[in-house]
Amino acid sequence: MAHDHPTGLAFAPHDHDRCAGDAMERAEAALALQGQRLTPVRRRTLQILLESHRALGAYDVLERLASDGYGNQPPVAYRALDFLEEQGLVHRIRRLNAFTACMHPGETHAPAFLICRECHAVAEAQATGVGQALEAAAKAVHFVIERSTVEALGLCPACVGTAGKGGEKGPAPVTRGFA
Amino acid sequence: MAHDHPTGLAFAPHDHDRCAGDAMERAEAALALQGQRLTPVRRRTLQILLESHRALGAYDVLERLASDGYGNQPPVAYRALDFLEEQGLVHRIRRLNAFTACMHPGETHAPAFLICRECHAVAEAQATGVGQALEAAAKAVHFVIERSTVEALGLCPACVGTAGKGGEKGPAPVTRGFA
DNA sequence: TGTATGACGTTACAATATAACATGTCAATT
DNA sequence: AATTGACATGTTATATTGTAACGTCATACA
Repeated sequence: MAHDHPTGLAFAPHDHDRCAGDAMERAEAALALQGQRLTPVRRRTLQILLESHRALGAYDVLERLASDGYGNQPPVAYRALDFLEEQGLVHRIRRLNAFTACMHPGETHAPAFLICRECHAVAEAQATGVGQALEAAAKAVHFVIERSTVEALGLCPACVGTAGKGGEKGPAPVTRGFA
Repeated sequence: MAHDHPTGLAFAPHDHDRCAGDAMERAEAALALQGQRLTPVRRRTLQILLESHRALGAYDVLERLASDGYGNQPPVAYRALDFLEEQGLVHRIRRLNAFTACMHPGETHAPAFLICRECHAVAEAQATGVGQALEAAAKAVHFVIERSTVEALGLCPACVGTAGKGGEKGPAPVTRGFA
């Protein structure tokens, strides 16, 4: 693999331009393999999500798309997001009714997410063990898993000191401009 | 503990009247311990959810409540459901935007759910291992988990033979009348 | 008896998501 | 070049899910 993308990257300082650029490159590669097209709306949608390690609501994405000259009706955003999710390039964060870019597309994975309730950063965790444990529990009752959702809400390392229970604003998540 | 409620119970034939009755009794006990009140709307809401091992949307619950003579505006259902969830008597199934009764209230647990996409049964799984694995992954990046969501979508034992991909209706989930 | 608290009811609205159909684009074929 | 088919996009309209805010009522307790 070209680069290393450790778990919890969203919580640590890093060269985000490169981080996002890599993800975009690999997304393109993954789509090419599947014979799928990364059209302008889709590409821009992915770019928007890659700008930060956060989850954005469909309407947030839509607003950005509209201001870039794309359509400004909900289906425009939902279609791009749904497509990207099907292709494994975007994950839906159900607790937030929101979407976040996949940090290691191409690789098969049943992702787990760590969501900071203070700064709203979202990290895609290395959680093979979680998937295995869930699979084992399912097997025990003869249930066949097709898709799984694993999300943890709490405090990221940067916010755990700063935020007692909710009051002062915590630090912003690690992210820099994209372009 | 009074009775045994194994994982995957929702998928197996069982004495559901007793299953639901037990859950209600334990819910009452748990609330009493906390000095919280099980008012008529709340009790009825829990009863409705206990009628089947499925998840019901807030508006489904509301409809039932209204036909029983309670208020018929969304906040009536949401308030009862939110209260019951806070007390750990009801769980929110985020994948379905729906709610299901807790099968072992009182005990601390970070529940995992197995959701059949065919018959829509929802089983609350014994998944201590899942919680531990998730906790370990979080610890590795110094993330502090406060609440977690673990849901698997797939096919229950009864539907796994019947349903190839989606077509003919699968069997109904194991459930009988409540009252 | 007054007063505080919490539960319930209602109005009104916000936020999220989808159905259905029209238009456009592009490439493969004729 | 014209035709066709597949798929992406744009738009209208509406469905579904969830909350804010305020008034009323009952209970419990000073």
